Amino acid sequence: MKSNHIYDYVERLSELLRVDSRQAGAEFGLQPVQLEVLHYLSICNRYSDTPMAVTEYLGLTKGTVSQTLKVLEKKELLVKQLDENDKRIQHLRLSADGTKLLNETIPTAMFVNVCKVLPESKQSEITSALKYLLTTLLETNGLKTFGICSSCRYNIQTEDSQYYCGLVEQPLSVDDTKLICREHESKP
Amino acid sequence: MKSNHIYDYVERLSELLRVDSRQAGAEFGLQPVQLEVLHYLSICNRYSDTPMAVTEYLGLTKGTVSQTLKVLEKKELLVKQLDENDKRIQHLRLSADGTKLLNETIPTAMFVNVCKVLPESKQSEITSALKYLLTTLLETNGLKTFGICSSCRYNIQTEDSQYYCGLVEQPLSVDDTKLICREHESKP
DNA sequence: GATTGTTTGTATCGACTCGATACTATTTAA
DNA sequence: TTAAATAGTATCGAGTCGATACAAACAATC
Repeated sequence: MKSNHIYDYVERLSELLRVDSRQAGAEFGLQPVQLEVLHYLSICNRYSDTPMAVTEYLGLTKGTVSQTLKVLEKKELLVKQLDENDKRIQHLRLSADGTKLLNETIPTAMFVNVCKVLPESKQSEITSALKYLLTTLLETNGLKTFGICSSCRYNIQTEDSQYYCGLVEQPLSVDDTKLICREHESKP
Repeated sequence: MKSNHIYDYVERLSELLRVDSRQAGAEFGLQPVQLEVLHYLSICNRYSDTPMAVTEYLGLTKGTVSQTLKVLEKKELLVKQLDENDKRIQHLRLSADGTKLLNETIPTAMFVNVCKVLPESKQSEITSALKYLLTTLLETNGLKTFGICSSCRYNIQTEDSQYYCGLVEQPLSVDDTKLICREHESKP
């Protein structure tokens, strides 16, 4: 039994986040997972706002996700919209209420508090360590990265310095490239 | 809506840990929380191995913890033992099976893999960033630290360089001081 | 075009989590 | 000695989650 401090700290942080997240959601009658879904929908691009993408991102089964989405739709926190080209696909969009709720709850109180106290330099130090850990974790274990377009191998810049995705073969706006994508693959 | 990258990364790590932990436990018919309880019991000291301490550590209600413990006891992964002085208190101890199971499952595969790849220097860099974040998080939000004795204000060294806890007024072995305690308070 | 297989999403069931509430037993304080 | 606090258990209901089965739309092949 080798002790693994990285594991220990991540587990502890995770436990604290769960508690905080449960409390944050409780005000609105939401469970931690439901908040996570809303959060994901607020940062994913238009090719990744489907139930299947949520399923992959959260590592649940599509049945479980389907139920969660039903609850969120009934609470009018998100809207479903059929894809024009592929009628199997539902696009999920946060409603105004959903966005408002999200802004009030995420990041949770604990993390807001901690960032008030931490000096900028410490914050960026921690951020880059976390980023490095996460990236390595995903790569080492062969998991989807769900990164943003600007770091993706499919993302190219055309002559007129516009962004373009070589996978879906569509132009991208600057805002587009800041959102996460289920097809993301790191640059080699 | 201010973006908070520290929150984002911790949330993501937390989601990945949940998935990995669920898979690790599934082999033995255990839920993530149940593994967390076993893990806690393997690193806490003899003043912190009670249901109430588990309750505080995991941030659940005592009712919930009581049920979880019942399951683990039925599976013979832990044993309960009445306190000699205070008959309300149950001490929880991992059984041999429990320890074995824990060693096989924690740290989970993902973290074992990542540590094989990361160079020592990177590991300690990440570890110290995580530690700093966790400590600040706990302090800022007025939460119990559950630290180890050697970093506790109650821990003193007697003339003959033995460790001694000023709170419970008991001597401590060297091994004792490496375990986490529910009464832990950071040195000023 | 019909057939087969794949993908997306839903529906249902059972095991389990978790909080809330109510309860017992023991210890401590007044 | 009585009242309050503390440790723990029991029970209930809402919700998570995986497994399974299913329908609908798309894709590939003949």
